Amino acid sequence: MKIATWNVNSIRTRLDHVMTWLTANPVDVLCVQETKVTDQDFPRAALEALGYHVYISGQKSYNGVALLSRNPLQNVSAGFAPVLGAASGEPFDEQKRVLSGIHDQMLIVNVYVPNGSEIGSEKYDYKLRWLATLRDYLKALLPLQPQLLVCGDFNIAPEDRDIHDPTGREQRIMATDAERQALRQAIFDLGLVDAFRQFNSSAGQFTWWDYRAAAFRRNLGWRIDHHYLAPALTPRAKDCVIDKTPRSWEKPSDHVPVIVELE
DNA sequence: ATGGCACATCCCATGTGA
Repeated sequence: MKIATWNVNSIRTRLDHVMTWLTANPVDVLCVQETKVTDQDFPRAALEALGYHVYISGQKSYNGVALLSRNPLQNVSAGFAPVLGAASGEPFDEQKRVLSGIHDQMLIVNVYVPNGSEIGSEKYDYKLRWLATLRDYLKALLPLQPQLLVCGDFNIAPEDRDIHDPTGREQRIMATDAERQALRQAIFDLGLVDAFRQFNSSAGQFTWWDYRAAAFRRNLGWRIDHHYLAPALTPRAKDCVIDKTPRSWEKPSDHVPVIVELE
């Protein structure tokens, strides 16, 4: 089976791209981030007509996540609160960034990690606190659902080989030591592994390129979209690839899909 | 050193992204 993650930067603006890509790449589940639309205005019918069950957690203008699945998902759940309780979860659930569901015994958690804006800003602090909450959430889930896949836009490049130029990484978001430590505590310390790095150890493998300065043409990118596999799933991993194709289409998202294949 | 581009919005400028 194949599961993909893709930050589409507005599902309404990118609907044609998503439809075209899914037709050519009929993955079992597509985890979408930055839908930027209320649930009421989500283009559900078009995706259902393609043969996908549609699960959404959105809001106006910003954030928003969706799960598109060929088969129905079980126990679909939005936000942290269903696992962590209202006191810990609800403050973070105003921003729609987490959506999970069970597909054939496997719990798929789709996340859109906050961007962080600038080092030292309130948003940067929010990003670090959000990741600490993600850690608590996953730590609680893992014993209940050992077959756990966490994927999405993490807005963090885990290592220097995941950035076209790591110079000055402490001065800007996405690769500071503090962000990497928060990622380590939320993901790696729980025993989860980076699916992509099971199959590809090269530098220069990116999932996001800035719209500006012809970054894609010059391959000035970052690898910030990830699939993380719990120990029970790692033996099933057969491949994990980045599909750069949609980044060259007309009016693309700045991110591209990442696909993991499990047996 | 800076800016560059794109998206959504009660706006034609601003907030946000990364």
